[in-house]
Amino acid sequence: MAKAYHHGDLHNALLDAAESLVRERGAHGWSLREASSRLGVSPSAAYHHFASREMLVRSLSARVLAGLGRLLTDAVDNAPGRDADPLARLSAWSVGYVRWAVTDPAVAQLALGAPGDRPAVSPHPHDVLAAELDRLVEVGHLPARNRPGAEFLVWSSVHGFVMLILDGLIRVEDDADIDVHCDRIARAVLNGVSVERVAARPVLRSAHTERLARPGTGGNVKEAPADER
Amino acid sequence: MAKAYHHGDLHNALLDAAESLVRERGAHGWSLREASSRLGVSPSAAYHHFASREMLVRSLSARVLAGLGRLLTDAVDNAPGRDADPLARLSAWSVGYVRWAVTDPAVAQLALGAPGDRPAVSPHPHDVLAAELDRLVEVGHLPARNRPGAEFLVWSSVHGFVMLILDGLIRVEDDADIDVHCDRIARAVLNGVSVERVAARPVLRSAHTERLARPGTGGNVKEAPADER
DNA sequence: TGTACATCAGTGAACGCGCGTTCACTGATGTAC
DNA sequence: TGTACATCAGTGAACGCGCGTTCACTGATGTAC
Repeated sequence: MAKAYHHGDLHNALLDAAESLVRERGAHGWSLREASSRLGVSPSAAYHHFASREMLVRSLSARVLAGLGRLLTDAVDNAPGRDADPLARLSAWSVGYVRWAVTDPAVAQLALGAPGDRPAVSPHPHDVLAAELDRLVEVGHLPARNRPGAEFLVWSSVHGFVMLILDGLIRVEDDADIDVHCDRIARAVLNGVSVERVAARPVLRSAHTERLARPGTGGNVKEAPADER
Repeated sequence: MAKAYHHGDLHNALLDAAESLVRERGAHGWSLREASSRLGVSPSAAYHHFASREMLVRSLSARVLAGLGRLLTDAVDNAPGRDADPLARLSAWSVGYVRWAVTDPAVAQLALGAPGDRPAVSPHPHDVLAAELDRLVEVGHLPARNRPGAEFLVWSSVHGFVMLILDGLIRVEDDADIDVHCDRIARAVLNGVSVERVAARPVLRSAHTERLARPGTGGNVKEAPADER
């Protein structure tokens, strides 16, 4: 197998190599050639698995986001204090999201910032959060009338905190402060949403949700990248 | 002046050219050579004004952020309903921030995502927001004990909303929805913070604030870029 | 007001580089009969 | 079970490219006397 002419699973191997390179050199500091050569394979071999470098990036992004989705599912299910504290699970989602990003910043930046449509992501972090908000409605902790769109409030807050840190606009002395502040964000936002009265509810959609609604969009990674401009 | 050997203000002209290129080709899709040639100047001329391409990017980022700071100052001072509604100014800050970003997405992405330390930014969007929160404390609309760190809650929420849109993770049908949702964010967060009880207050600092505290850090754009890894 | 001279802000050629992608090809694998 | 053949997944050379940066240089400007 070591020197086999056919690699066996070059598709995933390329994703692995790219992920390592992102980790080592930053979200943008690597090339398709470098990933190939790290696997001992010619650069052109990659084109049997991805239509372009951009498609490799999108695939990697989707894979990483799905990993985050699993991580967050776990985090909410094992949230400390989840029996006594109705917001424990939501807080765990938030803390999980932020901790994931600061632990692996370059990969997070690539995953969250990849341009264009991603292949399917499952479980999607957005859906995990949405489910928690539904749960809060069931438990009676969030008025049903305020539920629509609430996920985008929480997601925005947590995501913004992450991005401000990753982009160096906020400095945090101690990593423990991140957890504390993040918990504060989650609770403040949810309490804020809970006390909302009336107000319009614009319909936002996550790109992921929209993707699901669109028929016939497979995650075909070998199609030419659409011109997004 | 047209064909003068000395350009006169190549420093600012380069920033202008870079800004236009960002607008036309995206935050990353341009080169120092292209900016120079657009001005009819040799690429090497740029090195009399910026130590490297990276320093040009940082300078541009600082300039754009300062522009945003001015825009936001204006926005809060002319917020509609500012006399009747105590949160009108805060909402105007938020809406201004988001609208600015979606109006000029590539430039916003460059300005917000530039790596490394920026030269001085004044007025800094962060400071404009902080002043509004101070004002809310004075007016009695925000308990003083909850004031510390509150700016990071608001900033995170709004910034996250922006980033989710710019990175295509949230889709918005109608631009008017952006304003509405953004207003919702600002109010929810502030109401959430207002009702907070106790809880720890981790000390966060914006990079900008930290920069001010550090002695002797001029905005010297001609020094070699520090190795940030 | 004139002149010598230092400094500033350009030029233009070159260096060295790695990149994404294409192409004609070939070795290995899987399948139908 | 054997064989013909299509298909799959590699190779390796090449294309065409623009990039950031350096260097020795020179024309223009400003200043001291």
